Amino acid sequence: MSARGSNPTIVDVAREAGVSIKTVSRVLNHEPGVHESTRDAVLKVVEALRYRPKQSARSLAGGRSFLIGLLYYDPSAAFVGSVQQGATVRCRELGYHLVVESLHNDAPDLRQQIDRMVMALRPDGMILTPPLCDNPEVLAALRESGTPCVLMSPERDIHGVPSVRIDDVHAAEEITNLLLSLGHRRIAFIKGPSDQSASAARYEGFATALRAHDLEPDPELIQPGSFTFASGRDAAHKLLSGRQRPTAVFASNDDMALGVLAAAHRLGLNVPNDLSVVGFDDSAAAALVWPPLTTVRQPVAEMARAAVEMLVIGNRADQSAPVDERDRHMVLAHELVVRDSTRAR
Amino acid sequence: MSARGSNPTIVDVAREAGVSIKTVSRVLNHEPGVHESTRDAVLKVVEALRYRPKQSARSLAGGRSFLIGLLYYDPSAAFVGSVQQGATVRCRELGYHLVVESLHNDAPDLRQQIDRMVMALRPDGMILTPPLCDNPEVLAALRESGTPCVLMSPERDIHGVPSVRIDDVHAAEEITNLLLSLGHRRIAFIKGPSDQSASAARYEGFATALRAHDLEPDPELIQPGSFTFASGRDAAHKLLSGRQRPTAVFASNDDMALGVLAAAHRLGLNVPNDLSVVGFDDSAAAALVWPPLTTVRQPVAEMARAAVEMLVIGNRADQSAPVDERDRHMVLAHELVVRDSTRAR
DNA sequence: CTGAAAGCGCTTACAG
DNA sequence: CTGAAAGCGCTTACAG
Repeated sequence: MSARGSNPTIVDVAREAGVSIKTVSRVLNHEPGVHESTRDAVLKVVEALRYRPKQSARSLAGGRSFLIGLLYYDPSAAFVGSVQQGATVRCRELGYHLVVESLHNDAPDLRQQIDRMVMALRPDGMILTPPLCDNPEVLAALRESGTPCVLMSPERDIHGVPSVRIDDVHAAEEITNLLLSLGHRRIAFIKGPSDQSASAARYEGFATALRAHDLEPDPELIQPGSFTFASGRDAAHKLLSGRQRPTAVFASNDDMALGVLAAAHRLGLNVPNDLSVVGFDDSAAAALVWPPLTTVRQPVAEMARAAVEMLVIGNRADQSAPVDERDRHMVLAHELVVRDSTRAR
Repeated sequence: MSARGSNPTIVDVAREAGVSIKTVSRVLNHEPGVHESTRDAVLKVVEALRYRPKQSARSLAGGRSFLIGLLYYDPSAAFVGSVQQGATVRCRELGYHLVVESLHNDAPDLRQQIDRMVMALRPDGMILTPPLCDNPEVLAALRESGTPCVLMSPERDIHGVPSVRIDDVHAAEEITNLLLSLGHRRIAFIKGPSDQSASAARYEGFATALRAHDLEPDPELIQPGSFTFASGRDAAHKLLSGRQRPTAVFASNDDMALGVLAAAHRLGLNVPNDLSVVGFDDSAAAALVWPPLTTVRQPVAEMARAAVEMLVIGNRADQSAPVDERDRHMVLAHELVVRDSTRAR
């Protein structure tokens, strides 16, 4: 019984229940048109035998793999961890499984790696995280293979390709407004890398908020960054040792904001008394550092759940039914998380 | 050509190469006994058609799924992220794929969730991370299903079940020795949760090092913790507001050490001048906080690679060949990472 | 060194 | 509401 490989098959269930395997299949797939008593009888046997349909057989016969792929680049990023968590849970609820693949955005054999995964596994859908979701090569490979995709926070929406995001522009505007409302006027901004879409969006929100207060972004207070701790620290070092120090710094992600905290600390500046600092992401570390960081929380797990649903439902749905393009692009609500790294000046 | 589902099959390759499908299969599986010219011809067609065998068909016919499962509990833990990274890379190199599943260690339907995954996917092997690798229910479910497992840093080795770990006792001893060599004598210790095996091992190493210096662990300087930031902060608060403050704190993981840093900061204590702090894990945050944390690095990615290899090679190997029990339990080398949170007193 | 046949465990048309 | 047949795309014995 418990030996490897000797598991019950659909034939065993059918025999035991006194029906054909087709009927067992119907019950298992929740197909309509099965008498309730028949259904109950089958289910009882399924339970007794602890029968579970074998995925490889279903996949081979039915053309669906019940596998969702998650493609990501930086495994240490808090964003990816939350995406994965949300996605595995929703997959389990829907009877799917999550296969993960870590890819380098600039790997020479990127195309091949994707082809290999797609052709071997035939996942029913693929979730792409930044910056892979903005990589034309990746998108082309997936499109050609016919694999349905959902893009998480892509740079720009692509017609016909579903996406889930928050409104980065608005969120950045809001957190800038928070600083402005605290009386800050000399607000520095540390940008993200130009190959990540969120970078431009967050800067845009920052600039918009300033202009609404009749302020212009000061070029001397704008520094480039690359979403890493070190780049944030270095940018902050420049900003804080300049002639006219800013009273607040908006680092466009949390990792860089942590770098700002470290630089301030080293320069003997007290946060938030001498300097207010805000980040973006609400990473795990944001709540753990001292002082805890004011930031923007993306509902990443919820975004991932939504992505899985779009893939699975879209797979089930009547393909002929036209989908409203607007329904393909979801924008979920973000949340301002005000902690102790900001203070009125 | 590029439409979904119209991919080439082994029959197409065989026809094009002028051989039987069996020969194509032999070439693809690196089976011996194929003439070189035949092999080359087949490979050429495979390349031209961009043929990849379909996993579900291989799995159904051959009984191997080319899937490795990763079971984990806390997705935010740095440990899990590194395990996953190391495992996906090695899987790809070996032609396997990684399926991830997040489980609650105390979920009432844990058994069912595992059964579902195992019966549906039939993974060729499973990697278990703490605390799941110490959960008898999990181990029993997997044993009964006949799924080969590798335990990552389990509490204790189980005969016949491969494991990979570092020597927690030794590592804790070494980092304690570092503090002792810096002149610290009043060293506090914050324990991990009792359901995680590393907790006891690290404490043992700590106590052993003290005793080697003719010191006895002082009960007043030993605090319980749960491997979380908050528990470390609270434990440190008690330790540091006591009558006789310790001059150093050994938090048995990094998350708790970050809590110690926060507590010290709040109490106006300068680390490392007033207090030395060490952690364990070398989490991503350990290098990012101020001051950067002295800690122990586990070669987690390497451990994960080794785990994948044991699973894949073990699967291939001649089952009749007896495996030396000692070869089943790998102990990889850790590394002391000395940063700025420690100073001589 | 190579191949024809059977079969893995399901689902998809197609009947009734 | 239910079933018998065919087939998904491979690998495993078994021959030669």
